[in-house]
Amino acid sequence: MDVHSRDLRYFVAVAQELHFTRAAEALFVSQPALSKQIRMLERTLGAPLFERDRREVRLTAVGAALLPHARRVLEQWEQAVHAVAAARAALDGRLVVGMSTGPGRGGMLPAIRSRLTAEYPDAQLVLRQVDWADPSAGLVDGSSDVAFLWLPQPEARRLRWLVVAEEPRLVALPETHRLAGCEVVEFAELLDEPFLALPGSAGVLRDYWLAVDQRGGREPLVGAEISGVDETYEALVGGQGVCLLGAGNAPLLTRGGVVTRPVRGLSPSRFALAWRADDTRPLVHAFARAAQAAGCRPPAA
Amino acid sequence: MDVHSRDLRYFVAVAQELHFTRAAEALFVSQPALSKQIRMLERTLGAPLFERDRREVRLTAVGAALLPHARRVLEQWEQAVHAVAAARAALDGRLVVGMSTGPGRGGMLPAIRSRLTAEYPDAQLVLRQVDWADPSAGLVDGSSDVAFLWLPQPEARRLRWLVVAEEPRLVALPETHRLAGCEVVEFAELLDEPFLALPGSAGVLRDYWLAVDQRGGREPLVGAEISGVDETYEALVGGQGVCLLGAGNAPLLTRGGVVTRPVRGLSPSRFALAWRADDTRPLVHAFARAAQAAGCRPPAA
DNA sequence: CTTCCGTGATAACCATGGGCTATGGATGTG
DNA sequence: CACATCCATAGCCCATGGTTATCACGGAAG
Repeated sequence: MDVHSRDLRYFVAVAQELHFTRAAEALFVSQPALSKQIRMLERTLGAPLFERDRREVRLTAVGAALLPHARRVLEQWEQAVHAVAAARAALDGRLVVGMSTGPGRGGMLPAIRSRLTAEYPDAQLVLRQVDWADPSAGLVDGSSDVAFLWLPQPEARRLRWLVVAEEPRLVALPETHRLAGCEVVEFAELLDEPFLALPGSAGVLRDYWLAVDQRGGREPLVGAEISGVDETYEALVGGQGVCLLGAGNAPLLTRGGVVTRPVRGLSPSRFALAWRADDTRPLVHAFARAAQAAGCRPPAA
Repeated sequence: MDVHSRDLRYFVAVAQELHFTRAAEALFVSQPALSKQIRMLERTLGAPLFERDRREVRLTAVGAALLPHARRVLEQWEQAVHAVAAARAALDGRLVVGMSTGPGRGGMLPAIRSRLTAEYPDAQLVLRQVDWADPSAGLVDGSSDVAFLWLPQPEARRLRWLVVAEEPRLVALPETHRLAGCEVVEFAELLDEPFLALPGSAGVLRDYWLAVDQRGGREPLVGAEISGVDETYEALVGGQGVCLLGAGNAPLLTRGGVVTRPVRGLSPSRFALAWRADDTRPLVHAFARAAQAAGCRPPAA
């Protein structure tokens, strides 16, 4: 049985809004077009997905069963598109640089870029911000060729990396927080705080930023899941929780209303430049060499 | 960017056959239609997926990047369709019974069914054989309501179960195998054999049937991955490896050319009837009660 | 060299799908 | 009662995806 991904988008939009007219606006189509497509989808699936009352729209049991799957299919397809884009870029000698957070740190990227262009004058770098749901910043699914990411990595065996920076973990707090006044925070003070966590798909990296190994077996309290910098900022000022971050990322979050403080009792974090272990393309290795020349260091192991 | 799943099916078919005419036959469409759709897909992705020579068809780098993603998208959609089917069945008082292997064991299923119909005369059971890539036999993704499966389960916390049978693990061997003559096989004798393994997605269950905890840290040798009974039989007679199985499943594999032998040094396996922990539907619980009445036992824990 | 076969591409055609605007009917609200 | 809101329907139009017939090319055979 076939579908058009558009129909799934439509379905997800209506399921989110529970309102045809608003969903149609969000999708930039007319309301009748949306109604018709949803009906078509219901017909091919052989069951109604929504109960339309004059006054409200509700998901049926079948619709509720479909929703998470529809989201997953759309997400998978998005990844596929990214992978194709990366492969296409590689053909023209462009390298897709995935970033879970920007490398920053005083011109790390320009330093690498200038060294790389010395060797490959035609090389172009395509920068891509990757959702934190993918801890490998697109390396594993092929949507980037090299990536700036945080250690530890769930799929460590498939990757190689150089450590860009080893830096203490700070805690980010809303400035109204009871601990915002402290110069330094003890991690023990944070045990009962709700934390902002990476999505479950981040695996060990999620645990790392929740510092679960410093909690003596007690489950962390998760206030919200975050998959990007702006979400994190909003969640912080919204008081949904606090979160740890590498010192080098402090500038990303210290906008109005948020403060960052050193934390005592935590190991330092490691930020790395990584690529796929099985990637033999010269441009990738040239990038790694350029990074090493710019001061990145091979892992101790 | 949108796609029709049909286009992905077409792409995967051509990528497998590397031949437009044959792929078109397999897909039951005309060859021009297939050519046209592939061209359309290439146009929307902005890059050629195949290099067509007069004499042969090859995947381009972009095509190779797309292929695994396309497969995954199709697979996800298939799961979605199953989930919808299960939800639809539930509306009419039908219960989808997932089976990683058939329950067998002397009329276990009829015994449950007759007890269930005593309580719910209108209940109907829909049996569904589920690919071994999903160790939960469709419970986790919603495509079955109750399931016969093997313990241990990767997502154990999301499931509840009754133990249907606790039975020794046997080894299945091609009858030409050097150990086929033994009455009983020591597990130590099997350490250097290539094994047939469940797909990686089976998680701890894969490890369990490879008996990794009995190997003293040495990596098992995997001769092939199997995701169904027939594949397993073929792999056995093809000499790709040996495999462990629960005693109650021996009848499934002991066709010509394959023998099963008890193994000394392994804990017994546990076959269970499971359902989702958060499933509150009465019919599901009635099924579980019927199973218990038919002799299934709650787990010791 | 010519002929023929197998391959994928192209052309011409047709039914359907998916979009639009306009409108209808039901349900609350002033 | 008039009106606003909201989803469904009707009628229209063009792009899409399918068909059959045919072409263009390369290799194999006569």
